[in-house]
Amino acid sequence: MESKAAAASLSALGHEGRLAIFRLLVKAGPVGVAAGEIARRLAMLPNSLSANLNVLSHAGLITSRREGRSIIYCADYAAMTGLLGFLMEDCCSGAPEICAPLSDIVAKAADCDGTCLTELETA
Amino acid sequence: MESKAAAASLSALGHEGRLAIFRLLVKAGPVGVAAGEIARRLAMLPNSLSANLNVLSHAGLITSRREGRSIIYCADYAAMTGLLGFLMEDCCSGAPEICAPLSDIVAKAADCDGTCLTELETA
DNA sequence: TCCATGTTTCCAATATGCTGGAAATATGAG
DNA sequence: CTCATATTTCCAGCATATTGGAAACATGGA
Repeated sequence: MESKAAAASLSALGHEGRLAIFRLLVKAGPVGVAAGEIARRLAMLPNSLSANLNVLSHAGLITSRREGRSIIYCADYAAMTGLLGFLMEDCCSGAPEICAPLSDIVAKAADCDGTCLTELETA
Repeated sequence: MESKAAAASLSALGHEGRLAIFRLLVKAGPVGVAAGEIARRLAMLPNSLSANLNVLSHAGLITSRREGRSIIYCADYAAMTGLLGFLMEDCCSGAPEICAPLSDIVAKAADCDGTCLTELETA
């Protein structure tokens, strides 16, 4: 991932509402969530939600597909791992201190038992 | 890390110039880089650099200390790992597809040999 | 066809962010 | 004290983002 695209993705996520949307979609998995359902769960107006979904989509972070009258949105996992990889780049060569905690984080993520990444905030 | 702080950090990084600054500081490690040196390396005007450093500092992503006439800036590793942890939260319980690539990324980061995270962009 | 539902687009007001020039502050050297 | 260096602050102009209301579009059912 190049710097420009990474900045665009980070900018898209640098908005509390959009970050909430993205996290909701990541949690939802490949099944995705309909726009109306997102609006209901996050208490957003349909027009501003649509605008924010458009920003996330334009940044390549989410995808959409129509299902009947609803439009289902999904987190784009490749984009997310690409972004995380970009952020982690050059961290261990320059700063081993940052590398070790990251290893701990993903060591817990490695054994996907459904509860592995819930208490990371205290780390 | 709470959602508001995470959004603030992401917003701070969602600017090509600031992202370049932050990555430079991450690469530099705990030694840090003087403001003037950053301006020279990234070809930035001193006033806009100062403004961007202030944004990053206010978001908690970097720290500063004075050394003689220079002010040395450093990446805040705890903030960065906190942010990455926040982004990875809930990913594996909801979407195992995103968890596996992350494991790969940090598996390479785990053995800090200085070249472990250089070809992640192709992943 | 007509209607209800789901989503988007249009629009205008407001707010916030970015940029670059110039001046101001802080530190250290002579 | 005076000067050079390093960095920040001030300021104004410009651009972009955010918001909410209202209308428009798309889909499926009766």
